[in-house]
Amino acid sequence: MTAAQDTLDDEIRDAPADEQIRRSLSLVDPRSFFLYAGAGSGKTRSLKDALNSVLEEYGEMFRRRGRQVGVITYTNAARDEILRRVKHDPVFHVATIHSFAWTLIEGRTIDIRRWLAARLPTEIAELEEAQAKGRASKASEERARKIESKRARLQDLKNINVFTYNPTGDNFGRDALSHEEVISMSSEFLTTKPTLQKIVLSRYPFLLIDESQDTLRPLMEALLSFEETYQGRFVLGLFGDTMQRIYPHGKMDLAEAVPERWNRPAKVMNHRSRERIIRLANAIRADADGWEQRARSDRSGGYAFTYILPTTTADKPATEAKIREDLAKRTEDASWNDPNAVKTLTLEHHMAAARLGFEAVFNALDPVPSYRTGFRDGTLAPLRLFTERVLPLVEASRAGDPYGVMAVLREHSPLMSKAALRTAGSSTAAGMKTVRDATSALLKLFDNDADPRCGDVLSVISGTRLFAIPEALTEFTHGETLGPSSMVADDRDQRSAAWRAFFEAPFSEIPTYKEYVADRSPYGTHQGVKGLEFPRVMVIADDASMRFKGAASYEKLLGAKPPSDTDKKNVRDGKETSYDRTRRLLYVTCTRAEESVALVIYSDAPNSVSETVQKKGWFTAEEVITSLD
DNA sequence: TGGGTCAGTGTTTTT
DNA sequence: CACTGACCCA
Repeated sequence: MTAAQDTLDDEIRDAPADEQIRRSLSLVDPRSFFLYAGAGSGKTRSLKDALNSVLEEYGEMFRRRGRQVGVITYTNAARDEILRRVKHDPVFHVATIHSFAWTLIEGRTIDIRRWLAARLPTEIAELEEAQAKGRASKASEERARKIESKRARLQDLKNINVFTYNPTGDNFGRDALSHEEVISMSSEFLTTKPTLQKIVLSRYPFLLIDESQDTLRPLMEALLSFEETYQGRFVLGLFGDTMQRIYPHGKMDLAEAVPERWNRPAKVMNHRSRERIIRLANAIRADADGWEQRARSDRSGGYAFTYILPTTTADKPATEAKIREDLAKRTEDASWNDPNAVKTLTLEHHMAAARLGFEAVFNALDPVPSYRTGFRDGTLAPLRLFTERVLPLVEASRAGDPYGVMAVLREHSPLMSKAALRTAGSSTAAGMKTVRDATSALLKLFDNDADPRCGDVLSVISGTRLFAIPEALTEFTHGETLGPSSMVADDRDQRSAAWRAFFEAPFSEIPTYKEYVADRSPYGTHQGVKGLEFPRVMVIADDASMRFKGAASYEKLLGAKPPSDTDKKNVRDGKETSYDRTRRLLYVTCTRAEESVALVIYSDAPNSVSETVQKKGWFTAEEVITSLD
């Protein structure tokens, strides 16, 4: 047998699974299916192939009758990727879970109103009960506010003609629905409203769900029940991997909930990773469901190492730099020396912030609940003054690009408006001098590679009016005091404190922050990299610096800490344990790697961890490194 | 004042 | 899920 023949065998080994999916997607003999496929098995390719086969078979007819293939993804990134692969053909309705759920209920004003009218009183009653039991705290203030807002919403219900779905926290109007409401409502309507069912049935004869293990439980259950009702007239196709369920809201034991009559195609190949990495993934998975993947014959080799260090390690980022150097030698891959060529995965954003170097900005703004979403996706309006105006200006100037500087000014500076240029002096030339002076005053802060504080930057801008000052920041630019801090730490005070802390942060944190939120940094969270792949992956397991302890515990999974009472109780009750959750996270992260993977563990009991990972057969003695000398 | 109890707090993603 | 801290009672 030749190598070329082996590779060909690998290519076609899982062809029967794709063929079974193709046959399932039939209007003559429709069969729902659940695809068993682990990491790197080409799930997205199977999905794309399935879509193309539907296009070939039914494309013309679907278009004529206004039918579509529904494809539900979990993230926007996944939706974009699928749209790209099917060339945006409108016969496919590709949408995130939330957006798809919204299309089911959008415009059904009367139903929505009735649903809210039935639900709001219950919610209010529950909140009042909690309020009666609870004590004075941030939570009770929040509850009081919620009760008030829900009452007002209930009162206003009859006046709302159009409900909207844009929960932006800040200006959450009475006509706006929350994420949770949209999901609950669409799930309920889908199971109880025959008219909606008829519409879905005739519009989406085939509904495919990517990452079905993470699809929100209510919607998943509604779809399963819908499929049960209309079996033989509708195909529900689930793509996913139960081992890669990383959100608590996904349906537990999805595989067991799938009826016997469904097709269950299975893929065993992993086309992404080298053999050593797949062997690690199989070993991690052994304690869960024992499902095993196979490497391609042309993907042998690869590296897996674990660095087990004490929790007390002083400078973790520096230690990790040393680890990268060490890995460059061990794997004979110099790219490990280049931090940008390595993807480092942390569990929480603040760990990435600390390593990338925007901790001051992060610690200032992330704690404010109403800012958090905008802060994390880079759309927080006041911050855009720094990321979208000042930063491009400074960068263009540093690059010696006067046209770039002008472009930023022309687009964003109010001093460049026709009106401003006229009134600044008798001539346009005088107006332009104002702009030049304002610009150099700002750029002067950055002379000789200086690193001003964000507050200094704001002062100069407010003095020169080079850019408009965002509403939220104006109170800090007039030199007026905010009055005595009130007894209750209200939202306003929290925001003020947040901005004050932000003003102390060095401006040099702005570019790294911007890079991170644009997903262009070498760091990511465990959750954010689902479905992605990288040549070199470094996984950081650091329980001690985790803020949300319940999310995972590497110390417990790796035998450095005994199970808690809750763990024992969960095992007794057959419920999910922190071991299960941590194992799945570890599986998801390690399987992102194509060539080599390094698991960096900070532990209180390094010796126990070292023993555990070898005993479990995850790493050999040579692959366990406990000191960097 | 010490011990026991329980509410509150924190994390990820979604328009 | 694990921990903190407020509160109650002895």
